[in-house]
Amino acid sequence: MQPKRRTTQTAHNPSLAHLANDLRLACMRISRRVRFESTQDVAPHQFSVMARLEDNALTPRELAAIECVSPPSMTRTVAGLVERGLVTRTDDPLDGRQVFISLTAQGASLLSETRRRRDAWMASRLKGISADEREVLVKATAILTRIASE
Amino acid sequence: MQPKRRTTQTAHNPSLAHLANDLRLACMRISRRVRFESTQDVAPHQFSVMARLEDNALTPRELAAIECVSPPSMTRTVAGLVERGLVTRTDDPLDGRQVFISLTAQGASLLSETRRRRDAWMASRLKGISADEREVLVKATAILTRIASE
DNA sequence: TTGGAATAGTTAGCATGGGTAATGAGTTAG
DNA sequence: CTAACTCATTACCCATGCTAACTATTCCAA
Repeated sequence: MQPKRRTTQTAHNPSLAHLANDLRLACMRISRRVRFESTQDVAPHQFSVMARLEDNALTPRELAAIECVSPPSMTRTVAGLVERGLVTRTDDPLDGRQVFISLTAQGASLLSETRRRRDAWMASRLKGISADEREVLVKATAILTRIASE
Repeated sequence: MQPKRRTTQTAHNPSLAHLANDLRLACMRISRRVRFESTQDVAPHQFSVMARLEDNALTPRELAAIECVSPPSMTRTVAGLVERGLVTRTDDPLDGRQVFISLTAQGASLLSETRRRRDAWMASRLKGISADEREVLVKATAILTRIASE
């Protein structure tokens, strides 16, 4: 369910301060909508962990560092994912202390399905816009991506 | 603390599907950064409630509906805010069952301070871009705002 | 070689924020 | 005037975050 929105209409004043405010709000609203629309079967923190495991297996410690949570919290998160068959634990043959966590086929499938749904929501919104507007968004996407990674 | 980012570089293919994916990710990353950078003194759910109270007082029930949480959860959230002096309870003189929750001066101040910090982060990012890029973002903001409210 | 320090993961226990069920006070309909 | 309903709250449980403490393993230096 989507929360009610404020009816306030923000002005689009071209000044830097106004652009900052309006653009920030727009991004936050889009982000919020995407999260709401594509209600996953996994909690946000679980989804985030699964996404990190897409390319290569990681240890619980690495996952904890990446996700900015404590190792015990990651232990629990991983335990939940293991229980649901979305990731697996593998002992490190070289270091008996370590464990590798990797996505299962089921986990990879759930991950891509969730992404597909999120993209589908976004794509459905983009269908209604003009070619000019689309061009603007293509350019804006490059700028936003750069800004977000600064 | 900001979580580590994936090093994957997303392509900016102009196809609709790619734009949907890239734009969605860009918005989500901006949103995430804004939330991380402007670490508030209040938890996200508390901040959200305070923002709803900016224009007019609301009852706990209304707040619960708007925020998509159960009434007991809202009771607790409001209790926390009351304890910190950020909102106040006022009995409804017409209906003895109801209570109105409204922002205190301190609450309004904290709210605007948090917004100020968020905008400041966004503005600092926008300072480094060219006039052309800024123009693109102004146009994109209008489109994104429309899309988010559809 | 071996004993202490460091590291990885986990377990134990606590705080907080979500939920449902039940309660008490107040309002409304019949 | 009573019964049903509504609002807020309380009681209690689950999930997820934390720190502290524990076990197992590895590393290092005497």
